[in-house]
Amino acid sequence: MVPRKPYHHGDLRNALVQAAAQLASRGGPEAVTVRAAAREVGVTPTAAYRHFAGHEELFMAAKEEATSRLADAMRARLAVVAAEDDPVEHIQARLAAIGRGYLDFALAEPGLYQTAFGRDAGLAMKDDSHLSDPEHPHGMLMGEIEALIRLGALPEDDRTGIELTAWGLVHGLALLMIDGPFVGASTPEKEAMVNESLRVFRRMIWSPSGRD
Amino acid sequence: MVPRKPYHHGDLRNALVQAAAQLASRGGPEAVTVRAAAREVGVTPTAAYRHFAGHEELFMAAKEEATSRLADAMRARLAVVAAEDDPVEHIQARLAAIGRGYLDFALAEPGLYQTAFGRDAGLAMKDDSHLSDPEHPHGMLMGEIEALIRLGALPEDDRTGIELTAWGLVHGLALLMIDGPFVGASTPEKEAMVNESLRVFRRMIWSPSGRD
DNA sequence: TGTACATCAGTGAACGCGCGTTCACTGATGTAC
DNA sequence: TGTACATCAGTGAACGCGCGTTCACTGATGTAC
Repeated sequence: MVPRKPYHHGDLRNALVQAAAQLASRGGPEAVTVRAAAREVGVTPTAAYRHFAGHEELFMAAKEEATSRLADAMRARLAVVAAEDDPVEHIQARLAAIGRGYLDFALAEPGLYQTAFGRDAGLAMKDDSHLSDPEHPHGMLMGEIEALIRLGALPEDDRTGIELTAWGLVHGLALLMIDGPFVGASTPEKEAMVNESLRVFRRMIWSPSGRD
Repeated sequence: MVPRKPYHHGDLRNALVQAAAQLASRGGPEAVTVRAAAREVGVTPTAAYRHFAGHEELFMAAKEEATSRLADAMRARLAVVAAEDDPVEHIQARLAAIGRGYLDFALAEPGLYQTAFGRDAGLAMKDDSHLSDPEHPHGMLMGEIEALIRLGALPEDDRTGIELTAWGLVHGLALLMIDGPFVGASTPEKEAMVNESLRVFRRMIWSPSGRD
């Protein structure tokens, strides 16, 4: 008979990270505290210090967890992209899908989304290798854009500009709705906003004379 | 001879708002606290409660101040837009100018910029009349877009989509650089990012076949 | 012009809160022999 | 197989901090007569 509350947890680090993610999900980045995570797991705050150097390390772990869930949401949309005869149209559809998945996640999990981005001030991850990791959101975006350039569907010179424009757009749209002037809008209103904006953007970006 | 520290301040409410803005400028929205603002002005925290119901009211005042300074930055760029013979080109230049001014301000005053947006969760200004106030950032954007529609340079159906896309883009770009993955970039790098993105966006939006 | 008094705008001390973090400790685990 | 002991992973109490807010108060101002 296993005691319900053994002295040793066995997987405390992991449990704390999950708790931190749950706190972020409910209350955003500010809600991620050492004490609250420990409380959630049913352990003393001090115990957390066996597994994390301090608050920043726990927070960073929560951030990574959030980022990886965002990537999952993007992959979920990617998984249902229909095959296309035209390879360019196929990648265009993939690009639209990751944008949609990105916004899905931001609207469904605003607390986690805000934890994945922001609150970087000062902390600054020197290690920005994840920016090109194809498992991570930014890497996924870059991958599709790269494919379109290889297919000749986008001009090489615009790589950076398009990357920034696309990412900036979805990021800004997300934040206007979850932590900006449009927080008050209803879910259907927000979905309509996403649709309108993506419709216009999509038409703009694929307009041939936009690339002469 | 006026005593240097009179018992009555005379303009405390105003002084507290300016102090709050300064705190925001230095430390972002989190730095705006009743106690710190009072400290800055050289007055007891309690004194602030003669002029504000509580923290939220002071914060909202700081937010308004920040928003109005953002609008000033946009108007500064607008003031130097050269006259054009072609009215459409003139408004296009005006639109580019307000976008530039917006990003100028975000990069120069990240703390204030973040105070103007965000931290809305829960508070929710019911009163969104400022969204169409031509003195305010969003109203300025709407004004130019409206003018372009009247001139036939943009399709009426795209009003909302273009508004959201333009605003989303500059907002997202700003936040990626001041409180996101690109915080670490140098000022010239950031300026280059803004240039690249705006260049691509400008070409996309004015491409004729994008509006058929 | 002078004065009594209501009102206004501050002070100073204190409250309770949750936070990050540290200290000395103890219970549980596992390894050497 | 049994046991001594080092090591590991927790506990419990406490620290100092800055915050928002409230209380009873006092100094300054201005108005009625």
